[in-house]
Amino acid sequence: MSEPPSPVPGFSCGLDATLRLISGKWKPLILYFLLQGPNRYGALKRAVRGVSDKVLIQQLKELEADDVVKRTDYREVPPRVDYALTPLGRSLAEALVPLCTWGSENMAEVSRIFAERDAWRDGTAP
Amino acid sequence: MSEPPSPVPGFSCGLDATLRLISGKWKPLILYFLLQGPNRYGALKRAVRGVSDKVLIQQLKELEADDVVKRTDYREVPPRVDYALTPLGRSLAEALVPLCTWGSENMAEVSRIFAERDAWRDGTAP
DNA sequence: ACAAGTATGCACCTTTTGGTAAGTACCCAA
DNA sequence: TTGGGTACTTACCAAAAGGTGCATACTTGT
Repeated sequence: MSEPPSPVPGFSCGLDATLRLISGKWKPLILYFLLQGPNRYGALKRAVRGVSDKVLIQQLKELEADDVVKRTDYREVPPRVDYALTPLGRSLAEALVPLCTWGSENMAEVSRIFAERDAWRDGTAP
Repeated sequence: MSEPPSPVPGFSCGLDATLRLISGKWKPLILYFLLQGPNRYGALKRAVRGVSDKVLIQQLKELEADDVVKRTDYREVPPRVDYALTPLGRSLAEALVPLCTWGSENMAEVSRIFAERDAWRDGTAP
């Protein structure tokens, strides 16, 4: 017996539950961006620098399936679609704000950390 | 010209910076757990259910290299080591609290979402 | 006529990530 | 002596995640 790995196939804690919803390289960024308003596909793509179409669409679909974002297709002739947060999504995105704030406040420190990481990689790397 | 993909090779925003530090399947959980105190390796391993030794150690090393956690090796005869948050780590972990709270508050909703996901997979899956 | 922009789909491939299983060095208890 | 606990390490592998490039269908600008 000892320790049943997970008695209920649920979450080990609230954080665990949240993480499963936002796991995906760009999801937190997408949510955070949607919080400030604009929402057309093209706008998102330009905002979240570095995503490929495939992945952006894919993550949007997952967020939509998870009831976090709402997709609206205006069925117009040059395609027009927009994405907005659902109420659930909005509250989730709001919970993300402190992380963003933290990042901004500690940007210098974090930059330093990454600079060291990279310096180390350039020197010791295979 | 048009759009320089990233003028400075830094972060697109605070959130972006934060995410790079906590990306890793178990890192947020580790930080959150360390916030409540105890910290021996074995304790961490038991707290973060499901991690393998390899990955736990690996993520702890990264967190240590990133100046987020502090490792203390007591150099005793049955090995004794513990992990604690640095001041930077503590502030980061605190920024994680709202996510945990959100998860707890919306646990029911999130469970439902995952139940649907799984139901769909069982029906439509390959 | 042709390029570009709109929002996606799809096939294919590489990278990243994480997991498993085994081993190390040492001690204590049965 | 065998077994268990401590804190790791290493080699090998499978799966997931993400990226690239091409295609669609229609319009507007040059």
